[in-house]
Amino acid sequence: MKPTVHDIALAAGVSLATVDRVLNRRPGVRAITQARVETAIGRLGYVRDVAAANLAKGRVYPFTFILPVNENSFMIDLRAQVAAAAVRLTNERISLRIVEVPAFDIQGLVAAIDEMVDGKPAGVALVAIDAPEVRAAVDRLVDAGIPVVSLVSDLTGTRRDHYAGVDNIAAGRTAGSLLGRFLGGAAGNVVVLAGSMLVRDHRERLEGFRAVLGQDYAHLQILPVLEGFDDPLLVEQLTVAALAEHHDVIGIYSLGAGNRGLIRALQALPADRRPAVIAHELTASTRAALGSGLIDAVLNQDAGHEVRSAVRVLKAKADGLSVVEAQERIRIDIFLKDNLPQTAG
Amino acid sequence: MKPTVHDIALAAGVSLATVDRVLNRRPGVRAITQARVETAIGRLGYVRDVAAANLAKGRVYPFTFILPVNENSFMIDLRAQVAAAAVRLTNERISLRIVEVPAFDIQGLVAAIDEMVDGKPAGVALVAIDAPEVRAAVDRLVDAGIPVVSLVSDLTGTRRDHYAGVDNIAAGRTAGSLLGRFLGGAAGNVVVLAGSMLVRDHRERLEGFRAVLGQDYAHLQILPVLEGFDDPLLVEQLTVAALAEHHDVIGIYSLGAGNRGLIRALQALPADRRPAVIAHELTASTRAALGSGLIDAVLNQDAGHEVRSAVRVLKAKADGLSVVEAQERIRIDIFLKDNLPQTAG
DNA sequence: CTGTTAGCGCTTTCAG
DNA sequence: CTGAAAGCGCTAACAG
Repeated sequence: MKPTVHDIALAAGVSLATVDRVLNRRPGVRAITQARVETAIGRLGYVRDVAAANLAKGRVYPFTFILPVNENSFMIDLRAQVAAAAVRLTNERISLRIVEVPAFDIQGLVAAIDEMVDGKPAGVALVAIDAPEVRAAVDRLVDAGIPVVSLVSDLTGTRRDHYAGVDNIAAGRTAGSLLGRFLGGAAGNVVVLAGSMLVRDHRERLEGFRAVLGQDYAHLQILPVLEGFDDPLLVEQLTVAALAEHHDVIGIYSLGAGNRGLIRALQALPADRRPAVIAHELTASTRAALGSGLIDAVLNQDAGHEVRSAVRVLKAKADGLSVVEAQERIRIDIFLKDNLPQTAG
Repeated sequence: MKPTVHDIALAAGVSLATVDRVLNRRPGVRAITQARVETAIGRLGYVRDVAAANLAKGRVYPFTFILPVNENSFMIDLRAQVAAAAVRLTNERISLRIVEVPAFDIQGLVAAIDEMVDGKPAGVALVAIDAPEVRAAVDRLVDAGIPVVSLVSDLTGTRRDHYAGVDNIAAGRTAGSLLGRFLGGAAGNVVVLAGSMLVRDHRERLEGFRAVLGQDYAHLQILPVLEGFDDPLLVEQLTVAALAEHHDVIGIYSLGAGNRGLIRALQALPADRRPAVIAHELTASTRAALGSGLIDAVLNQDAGHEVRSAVRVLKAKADGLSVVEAQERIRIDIFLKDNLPQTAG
């Protein structure tokens, strides 16, 4: 049988309470006693039963998700996934709170983060903006002893515990590779549509895309990057203008949101001028555009997976356990018109 | 506070034991009493704390994985993943046992399945061979009240509880789509290498591949399918022979294992005769071949995810709970030389 | 058919 | 600094 606290107490010749104090690093134990207990733990190979511990403690894990109020399909889905996880996880003693902040607003995000320090949640997940102020705020959270996970967009140079999101450089490289191959050697201009260069995920996608095109498809010329702030209207205007100005656009990489605008611009184009198009996130509109051939490939990240992964990691950190790294790698789905899943997206 | 059995007992005016009997559908309760208890449960919105229940029961979940002894990298990885999960899950009261059977051996598999009925595990996961005898054996297991999950390769027409694996038709379609686009309109022959038409995953990949080529790339001619039984040597011989016989092979789809043999055959080919190649499973050899340009794309399934998903589902079934379908969809990774992950595979 | 009681493994007062 | 005892939510004998 697996050893229990009783076995440890017996082996070390102390009481249950003392074993518990040692296990939970609580003060009030002589060094010599502590050593005896720790030896017994090591010798018997004791591992604490977290479920029983939580039962005794009546422990709950209050986690907070700080999400931007950004009305694109992906962010709407992300919020829905957090909400769904919240109800599903209540009987696992996990409670999820959502705090909303304006999109692309550094000050608002910083304020929300700083408020966390008082609320003392057992962990915080946030969609980060890559700015020095945000990095400082995140480090303050970590200093306060609160585990922090960045979600969807990472924030390097901080002491955040984990990043729950896709490898965006790899995503950009994949987009470049697919576009290059789909164009099969033709030369011409490529339009890149981003949301904002403020967020790291968009910058990284661009970086990966540029790297592959520069290295393997030098005959493709990347036009100056357009920032559409994930707004369909703006994206449409920018796309229409770019296509009017440059008549030899043979490829488009849309690495942000607002694809409804892109699709409208594509529809307005004569069929023989349609470029090869790679976009991100499988939504109702990108799915339809894949089907009709307006978009050639969609790179997708599964918001549900990201949320579940973030929660798993936060819980592990709160329990002081390690995470199964391989399990937490968030994959990039590549959807072509021929492999669309029945559901999902 | 969340209601407990005590609250239910109080509300229904019965004892804890009676509440417990109702909760666990144990006999010995008058219909009228049972109704009273159930009303209370419904009214208070009671949900049982599974962790506490398991603690009280001292419950463990003995699950058995029936795996083929097939020495290709994927199966080796699969076994390693089960072994890794086994140690990680012991402190979650889950114990995994591996039973090995010869590969592609219907009788051996059936015998192994039938032995399960006596061992009475809390659940069985198996890599199925798609044969009537196997289907019958699986249904016998289900009849014995043991949850069954098919792993990697599905088994339809049975009452198995779940399939933990990728959508192989979609995988085949993806392969067809990528090959078609990579070839950019060129016409010619395509070689398909399978492991065995006995297993459903291979048959399904072929079906999806055929469908897309027939519909969208009719200028590509599929040669009679070669069965290499996942054996590198045989695969190499078959490939060399096919390339010798048909001089206009412009594409290869390797939908089974034994890719080391395929790669050797490709290396022997003059560079200007190299076809576009799509293969399955990211292993050391396919990864290297991607890097060197011998293989153009690799479709990958993550054995670790499949194992973890199978365990989650078996546990949910054993507890009589429902599963989060979206979480259990196993994704197909598409790897090009530009998006290889640092680790994994 | 129903209730009482003693735990599961761990934590937490409250005494000593 | 250490120990005894009660209890988290649920289940399992064993009595009635």
